[in-house]
Amino acid sequence: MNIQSGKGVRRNRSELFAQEEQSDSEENNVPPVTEVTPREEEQEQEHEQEQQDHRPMKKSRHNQYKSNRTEYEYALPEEQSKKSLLRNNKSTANTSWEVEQFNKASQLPLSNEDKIIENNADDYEFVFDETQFVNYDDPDILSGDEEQESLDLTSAFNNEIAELRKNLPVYNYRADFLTTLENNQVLIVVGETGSGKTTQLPQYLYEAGYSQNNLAIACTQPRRVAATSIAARVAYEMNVKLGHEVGYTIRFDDKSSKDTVIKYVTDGMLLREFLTDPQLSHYSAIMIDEAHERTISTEILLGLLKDIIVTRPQLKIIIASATINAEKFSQFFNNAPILNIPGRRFPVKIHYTKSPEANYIQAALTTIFQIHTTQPEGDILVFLTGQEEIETMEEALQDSIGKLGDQIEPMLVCSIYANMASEVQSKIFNKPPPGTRKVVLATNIAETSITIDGIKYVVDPGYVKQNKYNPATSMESLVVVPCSRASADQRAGRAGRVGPGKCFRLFTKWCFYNELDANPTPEILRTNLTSVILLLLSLGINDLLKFPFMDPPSKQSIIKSLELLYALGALNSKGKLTKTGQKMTEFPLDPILTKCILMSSKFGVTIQICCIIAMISESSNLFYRPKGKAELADARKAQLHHQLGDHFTLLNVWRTWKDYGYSKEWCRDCFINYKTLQRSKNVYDQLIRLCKKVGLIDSVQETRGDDEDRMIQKALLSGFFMNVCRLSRMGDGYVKLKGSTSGCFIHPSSALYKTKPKLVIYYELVLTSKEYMRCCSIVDDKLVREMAGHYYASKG
DNA sequence: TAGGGTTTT
Repeated sequence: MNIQSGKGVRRNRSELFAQEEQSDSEENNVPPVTEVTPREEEQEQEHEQEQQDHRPMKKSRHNQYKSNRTEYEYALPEEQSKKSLLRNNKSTANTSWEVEQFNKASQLPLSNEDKIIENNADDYEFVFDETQFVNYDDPDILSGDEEQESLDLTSAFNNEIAELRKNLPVYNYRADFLTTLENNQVLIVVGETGSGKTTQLPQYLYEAGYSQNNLAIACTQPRRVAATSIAARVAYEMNVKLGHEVGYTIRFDDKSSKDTVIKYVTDGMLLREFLTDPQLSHYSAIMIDEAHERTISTEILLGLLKDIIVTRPQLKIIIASATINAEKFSQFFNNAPILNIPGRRFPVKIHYTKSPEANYIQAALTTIFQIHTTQPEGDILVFLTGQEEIETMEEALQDSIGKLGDQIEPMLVCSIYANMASEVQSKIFNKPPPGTRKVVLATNIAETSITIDGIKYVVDPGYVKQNKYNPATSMESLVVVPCSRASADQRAGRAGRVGPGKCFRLFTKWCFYNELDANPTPEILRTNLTSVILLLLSLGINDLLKFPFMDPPSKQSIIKSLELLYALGALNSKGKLTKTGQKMTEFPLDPILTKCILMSSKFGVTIQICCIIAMISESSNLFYRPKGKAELADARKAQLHHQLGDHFTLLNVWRTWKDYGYSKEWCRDCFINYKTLQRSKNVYDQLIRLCKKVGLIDSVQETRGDDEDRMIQKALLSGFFMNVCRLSRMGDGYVKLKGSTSGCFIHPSSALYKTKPKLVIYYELVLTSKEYMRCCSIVDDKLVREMAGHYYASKG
């Protein structure tokens, strides 16, 4: 979301504030509404939807086992009893992934049998530089000390599970971990993939008594699916029912209770917990997992934790990170000790090109065929930057395959990117027919979020499409940049999951070490900070420039956000939170969107605005356009267009979907992403609950007057008053009413693309091939004067 | 004439 808040805001301060104080006092007159808890069935439904979200992946894997092979084939004979133990457990639905990890891990001693013959690698010499052996594990440490003291595992443990747990690399470090933590408040753990840290460390803490006195142990994850599946695994290991002693809390799904002593949460969720319990007094230990990913929530959590460890000397903090930035975390926490735990992964050989490749698409294409014609079986994963590139590559591949015909073994090409219909997505998890090699073309989604079985070869051009927010122009830009070394290593690691693998980097070794950044730019330096700043202010952190950020965002970025919050009435002239601001923190939304909702009750369109807002942040991947059916998809979409623009189109989509009984088939017919709509429905339900809570509405009865459209326009303008553009007198470009003068254009996906109305409001400004306004609707001068006069009264 | 990936009591 992009906002322009310039000097004019300051000049209009008194006027704006007067208006806001008035509305605040009006809000005070609203009788308090008791908090509405969601009905059981709603929760059920939400959970059902959540399960469905995971289903394609899980389901296809189950099918795989049924149709092609059993898990036993992976295992050593002596491991079979353990497998059957895992397999027969029906109490947790989410264990299959974990079971697989265990099977693969225990298969490790076999890895020599799969060793790729060196001669094959020599065939590459004319293309690739000398290979560099990258060892992801350390055999010396792994073979370690077998004479561990026997641990007193509690009686509830099944011996076989205890055995499996002891076989994890992390087990050898159990004593070290607990002792170091006893003597230090903060501990950095470097645990590579397959070390078992995420499932084991919280259990060690529990066994060591950290959950006594009604306290709990929390472990954060950046992704929802990780929180749920790991919690299920740990509940299983501890032989308890998920949601009792071991649970998880993610948005729209809470499987935890008073008895929960080990809780897996998304990092964003733990951040929200600060609002109700600023000392996190319920926890004795907090583990921040995957800290190296530096998500914005993790970043803020780290700063807040650094604060509260001073007042809570008993609280223990564990930061789990990848090798590459462990030192930085240690320094951040006053040189906290670092504990290294080796992982258990298969080795991956890295090949570099001898000279830089001018056309990486062409180079990737060539490499795919070289692998296919010279290397033993195993699927190929290719990292590309986006949908367009993937489609181009798929076409080129199919073309070549067609031309080569019988001259090569069969090859199956499939693609994956986030904005792809889920039916088509699941294709990538299917096992190809015998003798056929699968080639998966993927975006970054395959780097961390999804795991595809059977990958032995990775082709990495070394690029990524990255989003960057510019606070000065309040514009996002989406540009292709070289990826980081950490990212490249993560991609390479994807080849070493089922056996030893190979990674072909389409850049030189020199480039890797000299031109790539060590780490990706942390999210906090690339995003609009308005929501985060509102959150920090609501936690009483007023001196934002002194907040301990690991990488402090620019002063300008913070000031821009403060100005915007002031313009929205969330802050008063002294920089303190107003009642409006306090209400805004209740909503998990950008403050501009919350402002629209808060004002909507004045115009009697709260329900409508909640629909629009619930969909708007997902609106860029609501519709999809499959190659070959693009025109049909456009035509179907056009039927849902509203003449007033995209906000109204979203409302149209919502209402039509509802009329069709929230049908999945209808979505498919209209080329609409069903999962996106489901997510929006969850958000909508949450927003309605919150609206009731803060007293904006008392029923979900939608009132639809003759002037509904105009009321919606007013509510939207009350939040987006700074995002108004006028059609320029020459050409088809638009210019902001106030602020930057450079021209921008209506995005081709907009309902208004051909109409080109005189005045529009937009949701966001994105720089891709041009400066595009995304999600636009028509407004008129009268509306702008009425709703945004305070902002446009002065020259800007 | 076209959107990398996450996520929020």
